[in-house]
Amino acid sequence: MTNLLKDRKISETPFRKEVLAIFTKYNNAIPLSVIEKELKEYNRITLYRTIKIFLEKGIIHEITINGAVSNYAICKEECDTVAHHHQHIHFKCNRCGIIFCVEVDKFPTIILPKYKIEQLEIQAIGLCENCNV
Amino acid sequence: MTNLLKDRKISETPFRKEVLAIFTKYNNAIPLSVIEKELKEYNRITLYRTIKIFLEKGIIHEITINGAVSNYAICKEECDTVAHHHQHIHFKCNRCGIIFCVEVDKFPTIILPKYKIEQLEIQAIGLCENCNV
DNA sequence: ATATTTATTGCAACATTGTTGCGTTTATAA
DNA sequence: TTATAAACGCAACAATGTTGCAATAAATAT
Ligand SMILES: [Mn+2]
Ligand SMILES: [Mn+2]
Ligand SMILES: [Zn+2]
Ligand SMILES: [Zn+2]
Repeated sequence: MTNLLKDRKISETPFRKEVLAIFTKYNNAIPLSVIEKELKEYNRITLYRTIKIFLEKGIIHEITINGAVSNYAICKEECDTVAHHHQHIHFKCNRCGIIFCVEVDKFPTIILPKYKIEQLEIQAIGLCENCNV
Repeated sequence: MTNLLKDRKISETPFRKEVLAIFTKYNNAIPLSVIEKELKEYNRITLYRTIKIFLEKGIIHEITINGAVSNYAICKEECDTVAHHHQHIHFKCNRCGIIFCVEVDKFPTIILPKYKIEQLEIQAIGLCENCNV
């Protein structure tokens, strides 16, 4: 794996590496509360700023599903400073509450006459692999 | 049009009627700030509680698109106290910023092996009818 | 119509979440 | 190693949302 921080031309600080390590450790999206629990000690403001710059630099993406707090996940695709380019869906499990980034074979296309669609974001809610027994 | 408040068995108060009137006046989704501007005078807490009960009773639905504040729109479909049942997509215009509920001919279906999808929420971002010149 | 019951409202107080300016510290580059 | 640029931590603030409770208004039953 390449160095995400150097790639995006932002300073490689101990705190940023720590937060990044948490993201890579999880293979699903996580809310701030999980990051806070994982960090032994941290500064709230620095954490906010870290999330913000990770979002701006295309290191992570934000997932907001109705009612739930924002979740964040590493960008696996080639997102950059300019934009995020995702072709996966966001799945929220009704039982365990976890939000997953799930790849699909054929990402749907929608055509709306008169509208110009530049980006599609698809959220699914139901039961995840683990909970769908 | 039937009486949404009586139908959902909640008290018909002047304030609720006023808020409901604002929702019906707009034919797109609106954030709290728009409601606040439309109301001559109001109590912040009562407004929050009104939005909350409207959501619970299936009178309005919430739309949260990444980055933007929550928007709310009247439920045109038969939503009830139990759940919302929408088959339309949520479109956010990059130029005017307005969020629209847009009906589509064929609402996409997604199949994820192992996952059980109970609900799909589709958000599109681009240029709306008015801005797509 | 009036009284009784039940639900809503408004206030105060608080909780959570996110932001900004600024001096200090740390990382990067010369 | 020094100079420069960026990140950090503190304090202070702003925005957003919640809760208990007494006053008030709406719905319901006389
Ligand atoms: Mn994702
Ligand atoms: Mn809608
Ligand atoms: Zn699950
Ligand atoms: Zn527009």
